[in-house]
Amino acid sequence: MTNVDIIFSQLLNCYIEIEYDVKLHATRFIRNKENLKEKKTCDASFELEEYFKNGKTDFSCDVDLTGLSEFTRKVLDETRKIRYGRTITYSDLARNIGTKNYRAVGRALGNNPILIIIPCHRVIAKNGIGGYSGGVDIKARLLEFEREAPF
DNA sequence: AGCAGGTTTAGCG
DNA sequence: CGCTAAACCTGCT
Repeated sequence: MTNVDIIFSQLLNCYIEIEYDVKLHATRFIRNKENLKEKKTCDASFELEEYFKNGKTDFSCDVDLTGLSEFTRKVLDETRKIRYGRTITYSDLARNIGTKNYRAVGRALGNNPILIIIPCHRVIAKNGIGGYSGGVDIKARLLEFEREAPF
């Protein structure tokens, strides 16, 4: 059975929905919705809250990546290693996992079901910010937050 | 098979 | 500089 938590992020001014059972399945942004009821039961919810509140740098929750291709999992794995406040380009990430294919990397990241916890917002283009499945404005916010947060 | 993608780089004005 | 165009490889029809 799968459960759904909901937390509110002041920074992003939107709710975040967290889907999980024993492992974490997905996180989604919910924009333009007022007055949702927050519900925090799983670790990921508390960790996310800590992230927004105190700049928590790493997440311990177990993520479920079944259903994704091996290549995609490799990309997401590598993405998880990017430390708080750091960024890397699509092509560098590609090189780290032993391929030249930066476009495929972008494609794989677009498939990331678990935003923020798998920090695909830290992967940027060489000349510019690149894209983000949750919306580039959110990506920009997150990057700025990690760069300037006074923790 | 074909096509588009969260890119990149070179080449030209 | 800014724009266009071709190339890289993966995953969805």
